[in-house]
This record gives sequence, structure tokens and C-alpha cells, in this order.
Amino acid sequence: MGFDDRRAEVIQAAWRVTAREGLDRTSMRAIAQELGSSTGVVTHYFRNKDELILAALEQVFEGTIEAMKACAETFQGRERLEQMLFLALPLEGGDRDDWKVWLAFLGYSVGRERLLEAHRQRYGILQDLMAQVLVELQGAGVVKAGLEIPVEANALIALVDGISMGIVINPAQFSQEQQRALVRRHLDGLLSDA
Amino acid sequence: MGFDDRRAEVIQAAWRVTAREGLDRTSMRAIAQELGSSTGVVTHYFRNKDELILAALEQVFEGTIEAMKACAETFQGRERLEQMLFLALPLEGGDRDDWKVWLAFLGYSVGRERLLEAHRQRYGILQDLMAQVLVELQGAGVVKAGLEIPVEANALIALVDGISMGIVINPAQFSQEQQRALVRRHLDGLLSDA
DNA sequence: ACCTGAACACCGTTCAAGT
DNA sequence: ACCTGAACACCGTTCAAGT
Repeated sequence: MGFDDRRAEVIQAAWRVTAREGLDRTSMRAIAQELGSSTGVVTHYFRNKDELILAALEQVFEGTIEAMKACAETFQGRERLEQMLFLALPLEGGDRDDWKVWLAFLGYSVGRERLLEAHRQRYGILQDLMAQVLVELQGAGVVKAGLEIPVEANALIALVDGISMGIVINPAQFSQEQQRALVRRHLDGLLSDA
Repeated sequence: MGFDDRRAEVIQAAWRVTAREGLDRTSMRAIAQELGSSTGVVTHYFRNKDELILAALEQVFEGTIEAMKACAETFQGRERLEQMLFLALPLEGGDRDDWKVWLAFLGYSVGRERLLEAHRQRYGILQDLMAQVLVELQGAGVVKAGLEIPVEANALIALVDGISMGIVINPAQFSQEQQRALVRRHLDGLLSDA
């Protein structure tokens, strides 16, 4: 078992504790206990708690990005955009936990420029991905010509973020079908009438 | 100086420290120092930190709600909706700080059912207010008939939340004019064509 | 390299004691 | 009622010491 494997174990232990007990109870000692080791193990693989949280964040984000990329390759036309956005929505219980943890991380990052910068970078990657899809679909005549692509990419992400934030605060706020309907209606405004 | 005044002083001290140094550095001791007193003063007015944060949250929320109600009374037709939403957007620097603190609070609330429930209640009030405005404008023929008002009210709030979350992560993401344009386009979909 | 276990300065909470 | 100041069990971080 190499360095990276053990490191990944620490990240996963941190993630388990966070999902189970909330970010504030995810202490270095709690993670160590989850691992069945001393806190020294945790600090050996991560300079400090921020670095650990950064790594955990990166892992979730990477998973979502990969899933969205896979979506982009398997679907065509309007459905490509739709499926990519549906993927990110908190439609089911598990996704809602992800969003809870994600919001906890974001809140924790406020006032810590290093962590906020990491969020910024990850969002940049997401925005580029969405913009790329929009450009391709624009070339295929699916998406309206004359749109400001970067702004539209950001708007799509804001749409998903807003719905998800609402769900975290009150899960009964939108049904799965209502979430999808809101995304579809937003997309209607971007697609060619033809 | 009565009980409530002194209590308000504590809340404002907490708010100042949070805005200046971030929520994690807003310790009971730091608030006491900002007040120029011992921590006993803080604990005398608030059972615990959650209660203090709750009170601070309530204060910001109340301010926004009041401003939106005032907006609802001074503007008519489409402009009423528009101005109410513009008010909540992080158009300027000060509003962005408010949103930062707000997100920090929300993240802090994840895993603390008591605090999350408070968010839920406050959002309920906001939703009712927006729904009320939508119903009135529907009666006046400004808003389309046949819309699911509660869902549309939630969607408007989600729109503002999504944009604001993006701005907190990356302030350069949307210009003031882009924020307003996104709101206007969303409203276009709700208003009668007439 | 990998890990232990303790020390340090913090934290929220609680509380006996003063006025 | 209002406030002090200390005690308690935590926390993240650091580090000498083991293997």
C-alpha cells in the first residue's frame, strides 16, 4: 500500500465522519479515531486541516466533473445539456448529502482565501466545460446564436446552485420533477425555436 | 439602557467580528473583546453560540424582508418584482459581504438541525412574501395565469441564491448588469405577453 | 517513511462568586 | 440583573521520539 493509497484512506475517513456528524465534528482526532490510529497519521499526510478539506473537496468535485464529461460524450443535442444538469441536481437522498457537505465546505471557506481560491478554480473548470458544450451545440444549431456563452455557462451553474441551496434548507421545497422542470424551462430560453 | 439594547450591542459586536475576520474567528472571547468586556457578558445574553448566531441571522434577514416589503409597496407591476429581486442581489461590495456572512452561517448550520430549521422558517417567510406579490400581479394581469405560484416564488429565490453563491465564489463572475439581465430574462418568462 | 503521544494555545460551555 | 474570572473538555498544530 503506497503513499497515495494511505492518503486516500485518510480522505475517505474524513468524508465519512463529515457526512455522518457534520463538518464541525470532523476533528483531526475524530478522523484519526475513524482510521483507528493516532492524529499523527492525519497530520503526516496533510500539512493542516485546510489541506485535508481541500483534498476531500477536490475528490467530490473530480467525481462530478468526470460524470458530467461522460454525460457530454454519451448524449446529443438538447439532451446533453439536460442530462449534465440533472446529474448535478440533488434529486435523491445521496446527492442531497453531497450538497450538504459541499455547502458546509463553502461556508467554512468564507474568510479563508486559500480555500475560496480552490472553489474558484474548480468552478472555473465547470464553467469551461459548460461553455464548451454550449459552443458545440451552438455550432450544431441547437443553441441560439448570439448568446454570451460564458455568461450563459455561469447562469446554468447558478441555476443548479440556487435549486440545490433551496433543497438543503428545505428538502420539500422542490420535487424531483419540479427541479427538472425548472432546468428544462431555463434551457427552452437558450435553444433555437426550430 | 435596557436588556434588549445591551443584547443588540452583543449581536452587533458579533456581526462586526464576523464581517471582519470570518465566522470561525468569531469566538465568544473575540466578541467579548470587541465589546470590551468578559465572556460572561456574551453568555449572559445568549444561552450558547448557536443562539447568538441565530439572533445575528435573524437581524440581517429582518432587514432584507423589511426592505423588500417597502419595495412591494412603492413599486407597481413588473417593476415591483424586479426591484424586490435586485434588492437581494449582491450588486455592490457591502451586499457581497452580507452574502459571504450569510453563506458562512448556512454552512455552519449544516448538521445543526436547530439552526437549519431557523433558515427554513425565514425562507418560508420570504417565499410567502414573493408568492403574495405574484398572486397580486396575477390578479392585475401582469403575471401569466396558470402558473404554480409557490413553485415560482421558490424559483425566484433560487435564482437570486444561485447568482449570489457564484458571486461569493468569484466576484468577477457576473457584472451588476449581467445579474440584472438574468433576473429580467427569468421574469420575462413569467409575465403576460400583453 | 510512517506513526505515537504529548505539549501548546486556543475553543464553547458552565458556574461559583461578586456588585 | 449584570458581570467577572476561572475550570472543564475539547480543538488544530507542532514536534521530539520511536520503528
